[in-house]
Amino acid sequence: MKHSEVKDKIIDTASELFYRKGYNSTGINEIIAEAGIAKATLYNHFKSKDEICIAYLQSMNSTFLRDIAAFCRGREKGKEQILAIFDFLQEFYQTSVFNGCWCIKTVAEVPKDNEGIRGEIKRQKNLFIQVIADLIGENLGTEEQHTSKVRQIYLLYEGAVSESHLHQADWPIAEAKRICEAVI
Amino acid sequence: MKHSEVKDKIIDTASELFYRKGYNSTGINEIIAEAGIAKATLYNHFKSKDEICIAYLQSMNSTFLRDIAAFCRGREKGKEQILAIFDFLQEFYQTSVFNGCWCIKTVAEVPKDNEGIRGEIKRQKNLFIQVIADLIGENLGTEEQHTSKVRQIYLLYEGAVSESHLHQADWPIAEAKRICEAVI
DNA sequence: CAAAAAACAGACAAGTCTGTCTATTTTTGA
DNA sequence: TCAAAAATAGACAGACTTGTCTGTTTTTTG
Repeated sequence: MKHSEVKDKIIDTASELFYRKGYNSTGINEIIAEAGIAKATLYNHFKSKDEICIAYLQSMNSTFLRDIAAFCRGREKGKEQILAIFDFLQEFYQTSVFNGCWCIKTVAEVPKDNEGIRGEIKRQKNLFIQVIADLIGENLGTEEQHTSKVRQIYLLYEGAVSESHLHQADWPIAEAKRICEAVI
Repeated sequence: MKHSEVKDKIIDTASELFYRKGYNSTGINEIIAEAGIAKATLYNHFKSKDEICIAYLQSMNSTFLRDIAAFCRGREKGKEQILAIFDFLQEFYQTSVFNGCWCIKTVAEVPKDNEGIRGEIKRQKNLFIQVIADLIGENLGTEEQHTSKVRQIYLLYEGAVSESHLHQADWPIAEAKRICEAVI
């Protein structure tokens, strides 16, 4: 395999396994077997399993932020673009890969003192909040103070992700969207 | 130690460790060391670690449901009793033991096919939804159809738990309460 | 084309884990 | 009181884990 492809292959394979099976339940040996590479190769690209975890989180997050922003901006201007984040979630929920929030899942699995991973997760959540803030600013005007609204929508989205996953039902997404309509 | 006390001691010790450190990060050896009992004693009371996990979840949940119901019913009748669930959460958040939702944490750690643990968690969430439904029925009248309202408040509560834990801040609790006021 | 870099397979260290078992002592209850 | 039950300590099996290291082969690049 070409050198430039190997790192991406590792991240893609690890991401699929971490997200589906969990971080601690996925071993290094499983990653290399699935990716079809040697163990020394993996440790040539990453110093530790934790480092792969951070690459996994970043990979998931950058895809997510790009996709949800594009999805919402594809809707007509105004409140529709904000409500669209729940339609995006509904579509994600329908796919076979949906398995809840990778951040919440990972936070639950790593010790409290793991600042590398926990810091990355906080950073991601703040980036997502910023994406919502941008959507609000573009569609509801920038004059007002929207901090509270942004946080509320963020809260609704996150609750909908967790609960639709836990109950394996999509009513949390529908209810979150309904509350969001009332909020904005 | 008396026979009748041993089982409770195991559950209490395991609960504290599971909730604080996580299920997979807490070993059997740690539980027995902390509880001051022999390994064979533990396996005399529980068939497996998973069985201790279920006892842990049940212990946490029964305490929680009892306390939150009592807390809310201590408030004056009406909407106050419903909003009180967020005050209850705020008080819980302030304590040093708060560490997010034990159900969400545990779900993230056990494989998808573990039906014993995952079934117990679903059961608990439905019991909590029923507690909210009772509060709504008592304080907003039973005539109307409150299914949607109950689910919305549940969603807000769960979101507030997760996000206050993740961000280590209490704004998610305050925002959830504000949305709840608008909903009811 | 040759040298450097990175791939490969896989053994190995050192540690973790759950659960079983033996053998002895303490507690309990009829 | 005395037998049954349950406690004790701790060795052990067997299977996992991450990460290192050796030695060989392939790929890349100046």
